[in-house]
Amino acid sequence: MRLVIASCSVDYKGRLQASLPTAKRLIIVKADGCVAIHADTRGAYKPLMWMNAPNRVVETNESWVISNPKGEHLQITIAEILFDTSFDLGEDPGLQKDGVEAHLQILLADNPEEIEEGLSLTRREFPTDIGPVDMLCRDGDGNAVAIEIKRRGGIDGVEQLTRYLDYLNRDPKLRPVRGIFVAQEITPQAKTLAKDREIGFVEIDYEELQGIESNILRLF
Amino acid sequence: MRLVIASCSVDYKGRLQASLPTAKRLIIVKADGCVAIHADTRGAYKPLMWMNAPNRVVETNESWVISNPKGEHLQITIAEILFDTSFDLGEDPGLQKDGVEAHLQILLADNPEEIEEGLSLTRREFPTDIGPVDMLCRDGDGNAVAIEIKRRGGIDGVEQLTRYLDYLNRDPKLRPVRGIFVAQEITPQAKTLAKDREIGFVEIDYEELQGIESNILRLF
DNA sequence: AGTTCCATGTCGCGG
DNA sequence: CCGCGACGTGGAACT
Repeated sequence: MRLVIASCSVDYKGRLQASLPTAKRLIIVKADGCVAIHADTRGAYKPLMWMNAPNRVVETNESWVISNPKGEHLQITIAEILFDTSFDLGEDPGLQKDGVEAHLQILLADNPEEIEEGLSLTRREFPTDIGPVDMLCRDGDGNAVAIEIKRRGGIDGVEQLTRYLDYLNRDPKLRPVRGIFVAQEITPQAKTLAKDREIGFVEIDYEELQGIESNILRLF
Repeated sequence: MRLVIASCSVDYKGRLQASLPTAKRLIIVKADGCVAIHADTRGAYKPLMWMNAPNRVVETNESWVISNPKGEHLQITIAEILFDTSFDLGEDPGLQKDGVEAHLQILLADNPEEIEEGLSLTRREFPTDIGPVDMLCRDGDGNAVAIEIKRRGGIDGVEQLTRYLDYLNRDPKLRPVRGIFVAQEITPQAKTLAKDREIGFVEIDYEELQGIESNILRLF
């Protein structure tokens, strides 16, 4: 990884056009050739400008031209270099995440009864023309139930489930299909909308669900 | 801006939990106190972990604890510091952009016929209680047409336009109002949903539209 | 402060 | 490679 502090101006042309007047900034060039330009503000997350790998870097004395195969171009015009050093960081072992929707989905797929008594899983990520339904189940009466899972349940999630239900209920082999909206927390507006559309909703305690899962695993 | 190259492990607990085993990484601390941790891979854009301002940084010899008012915590445990320097970058003059939705809107407002033969603009950013409609037009028959413009057209855009149409069609002075979804690219799912709701859709070539605009300007 | 919506979103997964 | 949806989405504009 190469770190450069330089007074520079930058021009980007690609998905849009943008330019930065000359100022002191940090330029990061990573091992794979990707480039990011950071100012001292604008938050930790977002670079002022960037080019993701793969790309070609052509460096002359006073300007760097970075191009990628998609036809995007970044030109850095250097006025003055204040610092320029490279470091060998090696491969990063990567990070562990926990608590996202995907994991919640896996836990619920293993424990559909936590959503509703008598529920059994038919298929996870059941495909439709308008996208995959998180879980398709059968209830105790043998009727189809579509489940939409979110970490935080808002109106948009209810909208999404509504679309799936519209679609699924056109299939004579599935009909009637009702919906249950599942999330760790559901906003009051989402609950209201769900009630209005006769869609069920369940708030799931993630920690508790993990506990149930580990209890089950402990039995084996 | 402070740049630290260090062998460190990192733990985050907040919206989710995540951890990084010990490895050499770049730690950036910006003037406002926000922190980002970058590896030598993973692209130019995204840090491995970060904390946005505002936050408190408590630094001891071998560990940094960063907390924010929302109850998120980042702990950096330092094994070895290889480099640690601060730079004064000053305020950044900021950047100029061109080519985003706003500009596409301006071009289309000048050339509504590019969306549909016979279309004429009534008002841009037509206000409703649920937000402004990008363009309100009249078609060749004198009927109202609501236009939603996106750079990339997805289902959410169709959803948004649907809400506007529901609203506008309650107004007896406007009714009937139909909708056209306009974007540089529209996903197949969005097209399917639009068809299903009898909403029109048009894909617009931005470069071509710019060409038309400059041809018109050349006439004056 | 809360809400809504854009973004050069980026990222990851499945077809 | 494309399409789609999640994201610790972030960030800005507006109420």
